[in-house]
Amino acid sequence: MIKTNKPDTDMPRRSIRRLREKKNRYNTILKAAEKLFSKKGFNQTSIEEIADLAEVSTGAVYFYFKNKDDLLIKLMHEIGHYLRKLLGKEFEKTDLTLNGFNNIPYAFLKNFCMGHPEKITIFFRESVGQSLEVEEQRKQLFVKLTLDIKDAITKISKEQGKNFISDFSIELIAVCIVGIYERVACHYFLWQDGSKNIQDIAEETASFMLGGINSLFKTGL
Amino acid sequence: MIKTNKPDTDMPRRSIRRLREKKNRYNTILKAAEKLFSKKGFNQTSIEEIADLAEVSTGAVYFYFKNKDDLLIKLMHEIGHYLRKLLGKEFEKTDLTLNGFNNIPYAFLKNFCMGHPEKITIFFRESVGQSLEVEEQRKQLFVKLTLDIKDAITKISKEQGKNFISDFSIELIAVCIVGIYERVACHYFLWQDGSKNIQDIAEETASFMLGGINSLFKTGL
Amino acid sequence: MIKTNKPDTDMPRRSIRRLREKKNRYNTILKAAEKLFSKKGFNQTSIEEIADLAEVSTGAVYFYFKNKDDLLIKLMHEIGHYLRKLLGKEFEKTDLTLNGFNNIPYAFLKNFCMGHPEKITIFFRESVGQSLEVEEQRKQLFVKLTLDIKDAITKISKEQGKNFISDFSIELIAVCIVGIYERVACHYFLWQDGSKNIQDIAEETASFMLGGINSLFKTGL
Amino acid sequence: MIKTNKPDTDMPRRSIRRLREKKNRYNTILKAAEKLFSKKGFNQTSIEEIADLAEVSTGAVYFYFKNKDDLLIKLMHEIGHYLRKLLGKEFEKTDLTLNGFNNIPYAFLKNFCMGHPEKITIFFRESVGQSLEVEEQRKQLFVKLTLDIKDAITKISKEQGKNFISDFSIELIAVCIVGIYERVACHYFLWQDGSKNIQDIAEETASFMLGGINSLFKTGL
DNA sequence: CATGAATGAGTCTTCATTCAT
DNA sequence: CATGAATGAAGACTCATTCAT
Repeated sequence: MIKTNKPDTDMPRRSIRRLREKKNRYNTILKAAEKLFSKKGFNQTSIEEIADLAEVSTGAVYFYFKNKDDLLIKLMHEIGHYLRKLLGKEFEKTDLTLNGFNNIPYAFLKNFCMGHPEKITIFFRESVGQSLEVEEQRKQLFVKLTLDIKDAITKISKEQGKNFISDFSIELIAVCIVGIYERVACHYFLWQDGSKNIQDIAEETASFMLGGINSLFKTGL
Repeated sequence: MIKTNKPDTDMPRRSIRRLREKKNRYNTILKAAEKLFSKKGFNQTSIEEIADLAEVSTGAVYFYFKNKDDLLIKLMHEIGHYLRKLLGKEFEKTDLTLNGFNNIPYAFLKNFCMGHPEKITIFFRESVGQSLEVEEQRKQLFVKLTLDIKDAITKISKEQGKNFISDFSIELIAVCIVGIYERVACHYFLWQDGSKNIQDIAEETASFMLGGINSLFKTGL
Repeated sequence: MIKTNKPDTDMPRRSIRRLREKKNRYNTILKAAEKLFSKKGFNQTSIEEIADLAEVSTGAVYFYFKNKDDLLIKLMHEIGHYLRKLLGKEFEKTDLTLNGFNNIPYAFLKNFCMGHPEKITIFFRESVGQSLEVEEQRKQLFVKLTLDIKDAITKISKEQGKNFISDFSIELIAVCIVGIYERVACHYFLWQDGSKNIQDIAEETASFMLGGINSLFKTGL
Repeated sequence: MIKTNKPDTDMPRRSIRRLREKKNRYNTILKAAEKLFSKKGFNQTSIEEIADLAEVSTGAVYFYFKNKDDLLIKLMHEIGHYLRKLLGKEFEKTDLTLNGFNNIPYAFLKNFCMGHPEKITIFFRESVGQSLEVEEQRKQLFVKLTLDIKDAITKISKEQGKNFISDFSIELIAVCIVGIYERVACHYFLWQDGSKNIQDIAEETASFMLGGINSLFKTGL
């Protein structure tokens, strides 16, 4: 990962500029890759095409990224990070009521799926079924995402003073929720044109999730 | 028919055997592909390896399958068909109560995921992010699967005399359920070693799904 | 080459029929090859396609023809034979005057080029630039054609009591005439649509040839 | 144009050398292809062989040429260009008399056929009967060649104040002449060993052509 | 740092030909 | 004789990656 060093005062100007340009190049290349991977598919995109679109040489791509897989991995991480932050931020807005939970799916659909079709393409399609390395990174990302959700559910349940029917429940809930997000995104944004009413999908998705969670609470007798 | 030597039917023995061998070859190749695709990944498997494992020539592979993609598509369809039949059969065993719905996830985990790890690998991983043709077929398969579930939910809701809060609900439920199946399979069988207690996962998954469905029923006022 | 035996009286009927069918098959296959070679090109046509069009098995093609080249060679010979016969017949109609020579080009254009576009395609294009064997046969055919023309010119010159400026002249004339036929055919029937007035082309071509021949006569001083 | 291409000032030496090497590589590969195509035939030559002879990798071949056909097309064009220039130069030496026309065939035989047997092989044999693209380019080349000759004949006829019997005559003459060149080259240099006295062939060929042309002049009444 | 020419292993795919039935 | 499944060698082409300049 390229370091995001803030320009220290004792750093010569040239170095600063070079650093900024470096950062720029890195991002330019990554954006080009994102565009092409989502448009043509990872396997159908060549390094040369990426270099062309980014207006750099193929060698430059290899200066900033270890190899083609690395490009995909970096993208995945970026997207994963973005998604986790988005969901996390949305969660913090809630009042830790299950009801407050309601608008997270909306944010997911509106800000993530709708706003960034390339991202869902890469995150849910192009990064699947590639090399071992990519798969491993993908797994770790999903695990983190699942943990985030686990934490959120835990917080809520604590706040609500409720317990789950088993220690395992929370994890399972998180896994289910991730699955729902994934398939809803694919179904309505990759396979359909995303023209369905987002509000509707979000509401019912939230209901479904809540219903699911509730059903795993230990009935308080 | 001119030939008089009918052993049992009007089909000569030779033809029968040849037909069987043909069917065998086709399946032998398909099984070899399944094994390798799931073990090494689609992209990392060469036609030659498949031919070797199936003990045929590369040409034979191309006699039975249009190309490499075709091999994957045929596998996908076979697996998809198998899964739909399995779920369908399990659904028919239920008493159309939501509770009867309970053991379907178990069947999925036990008979599909546990019994056929290669199948989930191909269905949920290796067939993703490949060519346009593969993606199209995959989509159609998932749409069928979703429709199956929609039908099932519809039947149950009718039997129960309940209505959903919107016309759209049933589809959304189906999409969510598919997503849950997918991610649970990946999470516990591709990424973990499948050693978790299946019974537990199945039960809670079923609970989650039921809770989700229930929460989209129109409250009966 | 399949023998064209006439049915001897002592030949069993079955054999006769078989012979006729054999001859038929041979021709059916050859016609299929002619059609496809001229339409798609020799290299772009597979034996299977020929077999399909002829409604026989690929094995049958190999029963009647040694290999793919053989098919082309047989076609070349057939076409060459046809052309030589056509030109020969036309020559015999002349009064051995150079003027009588006039309508041969017309016959070539009308009956050969116009009537059989597939034949010129194969004879002047598809049979060129293939294997050594094909090239050798093609050469021999052209040599024969050239000899035919040499003979014709010789006859005429004798009849007219004229001599050529060198012993070599007649051959050269023949070579030139063959070249003219070839290129005129290609130019107006392969590369253009053959819509130019045949009569015109024929007349001027004849004039050109005659002028050429005349100019190689020893001036009678 | 920004570059003031002074040979050494603003162009770094490295660039110059690289440019020369690039040009060299391109030509080395092209020469290797020419050699092999003419010796073994286009279809019988593999890219690997070309690369080996040129002492480059197969990839390098594809860096400089789109594909195998492209190699042939580039060769054809080079040869066609060479031939047209040769004939053009020879024509300019004439005094626009028909007699001056005499030594063009000699130049063709001596400098083109005799000096470059590989070129006639490729131009008149190996480039025939290949793909559609090759055929199209070949056609265009021959059309240009025919036009060159048309122009030449036109000039001469104007200079001589003679008219042809029809507007179409000039084109036909050009077509015939091209045909003669082609077949003479094939006959005496591809099919025979080129040992015939070139002088003789040239003279009589010229005579034949002139006779042909003359016979299409309108008789001056 | 940047370039982009060069590499060459890797793969899919084709198809003429054969031969057991 | 006819069939058509099976062979397997052959070859075009791609492209991630490297490295001299």
